[in-house]
Amino acid sequence: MESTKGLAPARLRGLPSWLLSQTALRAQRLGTSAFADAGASRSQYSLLAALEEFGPGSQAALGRRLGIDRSDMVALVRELADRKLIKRTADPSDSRRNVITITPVGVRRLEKLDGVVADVQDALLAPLSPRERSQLIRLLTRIIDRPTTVNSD
Amino acid sequence: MESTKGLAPARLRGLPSWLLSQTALRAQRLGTSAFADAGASRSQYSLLAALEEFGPGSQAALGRRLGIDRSDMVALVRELADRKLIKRTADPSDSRRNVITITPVGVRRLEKLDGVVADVQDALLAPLSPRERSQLIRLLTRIIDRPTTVNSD
DNA sequence: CGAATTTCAGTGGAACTGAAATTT
DNA sequence: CAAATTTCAGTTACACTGAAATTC
Repeated sequence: MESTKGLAPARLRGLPSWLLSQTALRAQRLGTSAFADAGASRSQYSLLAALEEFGPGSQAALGRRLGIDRSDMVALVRELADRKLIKRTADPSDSRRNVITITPVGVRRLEKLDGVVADVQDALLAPLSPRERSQLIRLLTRIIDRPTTVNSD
Repeated sequence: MESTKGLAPARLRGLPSWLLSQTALRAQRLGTSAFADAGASRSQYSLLAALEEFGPGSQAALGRRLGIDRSDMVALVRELADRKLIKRTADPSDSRRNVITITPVGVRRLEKLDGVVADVQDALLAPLSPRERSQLIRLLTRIIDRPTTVNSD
């Protein structure tokens, strides 16, 4: 044998960017597999959530909200449209656009996936108290809400 | 126009797993580009850090410490060995193994990269006070330090 | 005209899988 | 024999780029 597991080097253990990568990786593994069991994916859930909350919109606008690339939106929309969870119609006021609308089936699907999502959060945040979970959400939100500027430019 | 930017749906904004993915993505973009400017990569930094802190070790043991796949270690080790930042020698006591050792050049390289890393943290955590940064590190460390178990199995 | 939208084709880094060859 | 190590070949999910066709 040679060290059964061992911890990561101190240089990395104290590094926010490294800790974020590791925790996000775990979150993604949990989420991807839980969604896969439910026959869905993380980006599908995101798109359904946006449509349910904000109503119909163009692919480009939805992609902007979700941080999903224009190019990836094409495949995502096609997949969900094939499954009748969303509807794609021409925009009469601007014929460059598709207007994407969530269907009643899509809404039910979304609500079902809410349960999957909740389970994932619980598994991921098991070591944290409710108060600590709120703290974490607050801190991460603060980081997200400001565009990152690099000082050395 | 149709909504210049807009926020993500509430379902996602309050979701730790989503917030972690988004912040980690930003951290990775910052880190990857900063390392690229310095002619390195995040995994290279990780490997050098592990070797400097723990001394020589086999590829498998190092990979375990860093959470890097056995398969990815092969390419990583070859790259750093080609650049003379690490040395790969046969293990006399177990000829299945390579023993990886950091070179003096590698140590200097690592220390140079420490500066790059510090800049990335500052850019990423700009919105947070020193106290909040420590809080974030503490919370993320708590998540990392326990293996995730899924309750629904 | 420039700018925005959708689409396609393809790239690149990263995590991961399966299997072979070797050695313990 | 089973288990560990290194290596190779290939896959998958994901973010992203470049460019075309269309429309505003």
